[in-house]
Amino acid sequence: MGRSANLPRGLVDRFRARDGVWPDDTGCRMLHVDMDAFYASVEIRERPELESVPVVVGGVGGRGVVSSANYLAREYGVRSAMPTAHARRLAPHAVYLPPQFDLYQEVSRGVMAIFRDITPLVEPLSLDEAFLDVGGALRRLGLTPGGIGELIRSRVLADQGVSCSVGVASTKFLAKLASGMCKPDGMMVVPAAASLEFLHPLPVSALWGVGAKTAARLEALGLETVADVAAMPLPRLRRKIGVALAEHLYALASGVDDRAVVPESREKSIGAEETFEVDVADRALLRRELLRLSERSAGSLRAKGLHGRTVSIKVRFSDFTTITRSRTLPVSTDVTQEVYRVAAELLDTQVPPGDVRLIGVRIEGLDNADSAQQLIFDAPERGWREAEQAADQARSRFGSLAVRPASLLRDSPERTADFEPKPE
DNA sequence: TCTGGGGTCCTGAGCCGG
DNA sequence: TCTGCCGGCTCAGGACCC
Repeated sequence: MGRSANLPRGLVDRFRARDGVWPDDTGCRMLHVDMDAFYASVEIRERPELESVPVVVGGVGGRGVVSSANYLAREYGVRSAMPTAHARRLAPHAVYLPPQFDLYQEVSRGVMAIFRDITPLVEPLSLDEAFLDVGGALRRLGLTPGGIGELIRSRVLADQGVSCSVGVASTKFLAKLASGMCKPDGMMVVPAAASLEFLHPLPVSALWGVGAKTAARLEALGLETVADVAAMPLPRLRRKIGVALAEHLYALASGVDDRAVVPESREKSIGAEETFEVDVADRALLRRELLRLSERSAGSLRAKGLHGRTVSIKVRFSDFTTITRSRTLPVSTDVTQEVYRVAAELLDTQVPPGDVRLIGVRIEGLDNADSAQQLIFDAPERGWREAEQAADQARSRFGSLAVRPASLLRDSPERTADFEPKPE
């Protein structure tokens, strides 16, 4: 987490746990656990000979970016989200590995199981981090929140062979900040009574939701630290940056964050996108890619028992301008051919010609398959759904390449141009 | 340096119906 | 019948997070 790099050193030293000793953790029921350089750490666990070399995990193609870098690689300035080509110039001797998401998912499941063994109130944010509310577990375990943090750190290392950092605080936001500040392999406790003392010296970029653009806007208003945001009258802040953002940032800056840990969260959209190695202007190739992405997206819907109503496509041109176009269907669907039909229509009718760098498909307005409005019985899509469900089953038994749309079997763009799906 | 891929949330414009 | 207002919905774009 790059945000911690700019934070005042004194704070880190004051609140960091050291030699089994940490500040007063009374009332600190929120834990944020963040795995250290997760993908890189998993790769090193699999190949211990990489332990003492810089390791970078990310897209290894010409347009890839860094997903994760171990701390040895970071010493050379390598950061996540940096183009891999740039990383190679900074650390030419590092080991560069393509990501293995299945492996990281498996380790993540093991880590989350450890968390759930401690408390049922676990809210995963991604593969490598989660919030835990340990308020109900204190008595059962006979530990304070800091003790639970240390228990988690030792169990994750012993069971999964990777290290993590833990933030302990009275709110989610403070716990998350704390875990970022004690990385790697550390723990930090922010006493409830010291929340503002901890928070106010931080730069505005430490606030959740403040990226480069918003930080620049705030700085233009003379707001450089979290204390500056908390000191500005809320009505003025609302006028300057909009109601929702102002209220969100003002609350965080004032130490107010009453969000609870929510163990179950439903997805709101599912999609897939792809950046081409070389820009593509050929419409037939673009449609073919849309079919592939429609298959991936709708396949995820079916696997999760979901339907979606709005199909949107995203097109990024060579100059990096990006447009999205969407259409809402009268009834929700999980049928690849239906998603593809809308996506291709949007491409044909609403996207101007040009060199395309990235194309994507996303399905929004999700609903459970059983509660979603069903397609009418005689609709032509019904035949497609049955065919696709059979194909899904074949893929789960024989692998992802076992069954694919005919137009994806060959590299011939001419075929794609002629592709007009018809149910058997 | 030259910018991935998976998402979420917010804002504002336009349209429509009450 | 016309007009204004308001709320809900859809769509597009932008910012942000990991």
